[in-house]
Amino acid sequence: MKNERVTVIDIAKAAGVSKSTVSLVLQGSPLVNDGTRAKVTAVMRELGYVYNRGAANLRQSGAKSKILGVVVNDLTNGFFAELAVGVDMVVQSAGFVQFLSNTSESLDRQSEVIASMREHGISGLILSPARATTAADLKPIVASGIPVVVVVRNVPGARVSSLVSDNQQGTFAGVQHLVSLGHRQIAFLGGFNDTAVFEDRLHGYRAAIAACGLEPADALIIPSAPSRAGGVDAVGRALATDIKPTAAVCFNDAVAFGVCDGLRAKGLEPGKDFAVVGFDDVIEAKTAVPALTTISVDPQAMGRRAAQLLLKQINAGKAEAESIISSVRLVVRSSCGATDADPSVKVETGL
Amino acid sequence: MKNERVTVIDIAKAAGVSKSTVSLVLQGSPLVNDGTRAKVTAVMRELGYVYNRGAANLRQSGAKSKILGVVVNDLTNGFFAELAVGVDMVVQSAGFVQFLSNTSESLDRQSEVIASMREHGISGLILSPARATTAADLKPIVASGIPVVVVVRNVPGARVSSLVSDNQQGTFAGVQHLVSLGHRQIAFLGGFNDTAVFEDRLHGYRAAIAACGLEPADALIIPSAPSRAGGVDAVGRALATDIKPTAAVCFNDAVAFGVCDGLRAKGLEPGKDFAVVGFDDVIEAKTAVPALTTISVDPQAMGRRAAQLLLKQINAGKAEAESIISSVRLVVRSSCGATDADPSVKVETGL
DNA sequence: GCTATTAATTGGAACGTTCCAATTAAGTCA
DNA sequence: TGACTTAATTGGAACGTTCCAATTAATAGC
Repeated sequence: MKNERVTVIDIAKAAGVSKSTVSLVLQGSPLVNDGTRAKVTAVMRELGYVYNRGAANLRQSGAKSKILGVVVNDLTNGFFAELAVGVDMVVQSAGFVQFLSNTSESLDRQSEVIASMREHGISGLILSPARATTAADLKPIVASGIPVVVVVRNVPGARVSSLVSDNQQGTFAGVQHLVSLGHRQIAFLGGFNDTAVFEDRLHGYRAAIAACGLEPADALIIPSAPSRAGGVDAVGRALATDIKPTAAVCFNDAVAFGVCDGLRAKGLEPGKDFAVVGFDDVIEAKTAVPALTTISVDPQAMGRRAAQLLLKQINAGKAEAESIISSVRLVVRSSCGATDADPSVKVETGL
Repeated sequence: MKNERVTVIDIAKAAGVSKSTVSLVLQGSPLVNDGTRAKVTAVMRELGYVYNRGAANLRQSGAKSKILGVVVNDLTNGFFAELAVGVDMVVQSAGFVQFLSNTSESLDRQSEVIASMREHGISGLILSPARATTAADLKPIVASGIPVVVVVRNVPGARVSSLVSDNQQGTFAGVQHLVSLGHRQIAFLGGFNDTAVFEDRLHGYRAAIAACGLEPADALIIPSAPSRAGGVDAVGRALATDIKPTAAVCFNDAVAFGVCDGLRAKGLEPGKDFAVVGFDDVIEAKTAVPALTTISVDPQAMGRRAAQLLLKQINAGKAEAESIISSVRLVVRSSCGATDADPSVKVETGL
């Protein structure tokens, strides 16, 4: 019956050794004779043995799986796909496998996937929280001692490590740059206004408006879904205001791409008729036309960093929660209309 | 010690019942008195009990986890993110959780993540294979009886269910449409030429070129990475040929977006100066400017269908491998230059 | 050949949970 | 009150693997 699970008992019988010897081979123990090891290994291959991690974890002292959970709030945003790719680069070489789950901004779904991951004994969790996630939502996993790293969106009050970008500095630098290009009516487009990331990025925008002596205008702050479609929507509304902005700092790159789409739909050329600055520096920012001026978070680097932080905690057994604010960089490309700007010139804004 | 695992023994002691009663409560058995059930449930909540799925699977007859593995070859392509979202819609309501892993086209990584998923006892697998995957690579999991559904890329000879789009019909219809708009020099851009999907889509392209009495030109078949950046590259090379194509059917939407980018970079306007047809109909196809004419696969619908097919097999215990060729539709929008085309008119090309 | 040491292998119990037969408790009826 | 039936709970063994002390095998030295 090919569907019956092959166990160490089956391997032991077929190889003419004890189950304990099979276990030693599985553990790569030096206590096994090479000939015996080769025989057992061959039998495992022949019989198609598949390790039962759940059984092993039961007996193994301090056992943990080689799985790291990664939970993101919106997988259709390329930023999170790239974040996951960055995580994979680091965890792979540490012998871990990433299991990625998407919550589509649902708190219920988030709880469900985290619970399922815990049932299976994940060694750690990287979480980009769904909207409205509070410290209370994270309390059970925190109490369990499983290392958690929160990325992108902070969860105030949660005793977990966090890695977020320097949102305020980023939008501050974006506005400053647009002002240096001569813009005076600058919009802030996109983002769900009930998230900490939105507040931070808006705060930096406002601070720069004030620091540059410009008149703040609430009509130029237009929230929308943080997606490409949301960007089309937001720029349409911005252009319908009496103020007539000539430039915008966008909540993220997806919104910025949508803003460029929305401008073209109105016969305007992004970069020439309207200056666009994004936030993230996803892969497509460089290849888009016009190439996107953006605040570079570099999602893959962020993923790598989050993974390193998590592995550090796993290896330390238990560590103090660390809060890291990842520096960001203004990357000047064509979309802001800096036609004589050298795209390779990068203005450092962080540490 | 808050990090010690809470077990059914601990719950039993704290609730003043036996471990068997705790187990019955966990199983939702009707054999337990309501008062006892409430007491045990309360103690579980207080002590933060987390089920040990690995232990349960050990004893439980025919036990399988509530996890479905989903393995994709390129998560940075929005198509796969949407596929995963579609899978989630279906598996969620069936009480399953999707664990998604990305192989970045690596066969080694693919084997590793599949092995890890099997260790943890997945109930089924949806796989978009990495390049060069053969039936031999799938033989072990097939032999184990775990239900597998291969999507997007077929693996000839593998005795698994598959769900692929009607690639030949799709590109055939795309070329026909461009011919009906008056184009005679039509390129085929993008895709890795060592994949079955590429062969199918190219075959449809060639068949339509022949059926419309056009002169085939190998110089107009330009493979590239199936990404946006690959599209920029491919259209650059197409425009550098002596033939000077006026239109292209693209391997997928990501390539098509890149082709539009590449046209703009050369001062050409997609839809007006050059007709572009994509393949997939990802979310962004509709909102892009120009809105993308494309062969609609609808990745979310595909994900839903794959999940339904997999759940059907799981619930049937064992089923015959099914091969489904999902019909595709030509969706005419602006990128092909059909300026008087009504975007809501959809030309049905499938069953 | 005998003794001591090292190498290799083994048997039994543990891990958390489930299952099932056995036991106990509760309710009903005469 | 006792007998019978139903409801509720329980104890022990099983599941696949690991760990560790015990046992066996092999080797070296005299």
